[in-house]
Amino acid sequence: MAPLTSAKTRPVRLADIAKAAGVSHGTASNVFARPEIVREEVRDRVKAAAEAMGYGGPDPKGRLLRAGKVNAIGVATAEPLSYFFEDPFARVMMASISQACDATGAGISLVSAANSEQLAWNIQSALVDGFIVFCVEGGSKLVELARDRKLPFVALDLDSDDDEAVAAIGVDNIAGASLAARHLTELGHRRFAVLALPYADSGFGPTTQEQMEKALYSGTRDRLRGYFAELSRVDIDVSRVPIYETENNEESVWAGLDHIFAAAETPTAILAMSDRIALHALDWLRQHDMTVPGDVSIVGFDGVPEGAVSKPPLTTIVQPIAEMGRLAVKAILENDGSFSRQLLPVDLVVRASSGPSPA
Amino acid sequence: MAPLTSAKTRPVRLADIAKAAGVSHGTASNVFARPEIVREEVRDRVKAAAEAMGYGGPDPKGRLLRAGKVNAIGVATAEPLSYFFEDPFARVMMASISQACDATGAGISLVSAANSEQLAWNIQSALVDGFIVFCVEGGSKLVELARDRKLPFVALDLDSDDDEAVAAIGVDNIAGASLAARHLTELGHRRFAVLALPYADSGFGPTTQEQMEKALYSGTRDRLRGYFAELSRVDIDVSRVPIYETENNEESVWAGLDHIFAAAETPTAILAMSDRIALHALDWLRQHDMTVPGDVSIVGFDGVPEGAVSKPPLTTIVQPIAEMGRLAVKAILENDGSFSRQLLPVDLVVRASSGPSPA
DNA sequence: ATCATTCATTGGATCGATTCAAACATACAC
DNA sequence: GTGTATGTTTGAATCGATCCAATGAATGAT
Repeated sequence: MAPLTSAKTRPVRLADIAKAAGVSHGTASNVFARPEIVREEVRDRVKAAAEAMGYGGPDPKGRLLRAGKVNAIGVATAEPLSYFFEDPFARVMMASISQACDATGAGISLVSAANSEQLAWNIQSALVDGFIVFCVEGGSKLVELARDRKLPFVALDLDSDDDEAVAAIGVDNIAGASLAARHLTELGHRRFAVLALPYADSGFGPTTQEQMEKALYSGTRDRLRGYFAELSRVDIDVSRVPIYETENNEESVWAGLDHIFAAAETPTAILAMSDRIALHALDWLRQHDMTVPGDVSIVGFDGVPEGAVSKPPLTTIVQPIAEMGRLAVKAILENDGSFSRQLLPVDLVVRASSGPSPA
Repeated sequence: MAPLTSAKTRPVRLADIAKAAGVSHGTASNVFARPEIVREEVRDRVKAAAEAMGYGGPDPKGRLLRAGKVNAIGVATAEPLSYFFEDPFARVMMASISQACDATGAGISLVSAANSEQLAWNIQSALVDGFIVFCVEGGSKLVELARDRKLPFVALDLDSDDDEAVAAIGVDNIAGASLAARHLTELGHRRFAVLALPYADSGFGPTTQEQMEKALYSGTRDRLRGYFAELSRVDIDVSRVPIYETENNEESVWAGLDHIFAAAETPTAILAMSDRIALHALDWLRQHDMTVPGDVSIVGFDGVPEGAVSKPPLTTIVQPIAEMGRLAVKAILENDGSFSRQLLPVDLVVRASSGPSPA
């Protein structure tokens, strides 16, 4: 059946309704953008024409090109999109980023992709005024892509410090890790184990201090440095402290604890490089009938809200996540170029997952 | 640091590097879009020019206008942006929406605003191919704005059913509420109280069945209808069941319970129209030394993950949130026009917050 | 009657790319 | 030497708006 009317597509544009209303496109544009400067009679005529032709208002696509500013910032990660809503750390960070955006009226575009080919395209074609890059695994690739767009951008919690020219907001990992270790040594602990974040894209398993020093991700490396600096200070032989690299998920954390507690000498204190790791560890310990902090103490890192309500509540190093989000948005929107790297301080929050050494 | 390049603005465009490389802009475009069809020698020349001039690749702003498709869907709500990351229901929904988007390669733009003036502008200027509208308070305004864009859109959990022509995905609120009420009556409860969601933009406080029937938000109204249909069926005088309208936050829920438990006859069973309400109620009850389900049973609505780990775990009506998200994305992307309203079934999940009536 | 002032409207230029029919080479066959 | 096939490159047209200098019309002042 051949449709009588144009059943295909009929993209009504501003010029169409201008013609229909018998005015120039300039005037038609003004009706929508600055109604007050066009005579009422004309204004009504144009609006009527728009209504009649089913015109949905000026298409932002057109406006955008002229205006140049999208008024939205992109938040990018190499994880799947749902990471933003499921990962505890990401969620808190996003909440603070979105508050900062709300305050300035900017929108948020989520950018991500499973495979890195897709990611490249998504970053290259994202309609944003700047990027906030979540640097977890694969961070450096992401930073590179973002920089290639030549848009303002800042890296959050940068893991790969290969380039000093990258604007980044991070925390003082070394100081934070030291704080965690000192807290435990002050409680009398002498036998430690470290559950590490990934230090390279290499799966999980036991590792060594030497390996860690060559880490691709400086955050992981620095946290270990902080731990060991403090342990060494009180004469603990760090070469005997087991380090297990996890993938920040349940499987690898549990495997790590299986490994650690299979050894002849088992730890009384666990240093976990993230709260997520620590929370999974708590589950494993409960499962294996070990009490926390009776048998084993554990200190996390990040300060996610889940840590406050876990059983037991988690002693951890809290990052000023809200502050980081605020700063990141500010850096993008102001983009005065004066911004470089910024290292924020962290705090130790003592809850019930750490206690005196049983020994 | 003083920038070495021209300190003002230096918008390098495709045409610039085309000229620099001595080719037409058509060819230059091909170098980026379809490299395989341009001779290698030329390709390298253009790429070199781009590199030299600090060109960050074709600007999506320009491409967009020509291509027409943004490849992103907008998710809109009248709440502040952080709603997406903080509200439990929204988070689960967003996680499923983002999974569906990931699968198709579409991006997500978050659209929202505190004041409704800002909201209108944000919706009108959002660069998206369609909208998923979160209908909580102020839903109908939002739906209207979204529809005015003449883009594909679907309303989620639509509260105002004033317009049958709106594509919407919701759950069977009446059936779900009946299920909740029946569960409690079967446990022997006879004295009920209802903690309601907002039924209009009118603050919080005690209310009546008659008020509710005039509700602006049909979801609230239907849940009450479901509750009362079931209670009436077993000969409970619903006119004596207190109804307290909350704002789905701690303050109003606590005020509601203060009110309800100040009455001569106190309930043994509470019907909460959302899990959030129920979880706040759990806190209030614990604070007031009432045991759940010993003294009071409570049933929520939504099925957010927090309900599974609360103390005690929450008996609730779970919505097929993941399914709703998937359907919404599908509806936007396929946009075959065949889509109208869809009502999904809900399930009763019994956990520990409901038990036999103490009487 | 002339000039200055204000207000509304016009139409061309622009934003930064993509697309496509036509022009141009070059090679090969007859 | 003409004709055909193949592969590159060109340049004008297009996408949908906004901006702005110029124009026109109406009012008021001299």
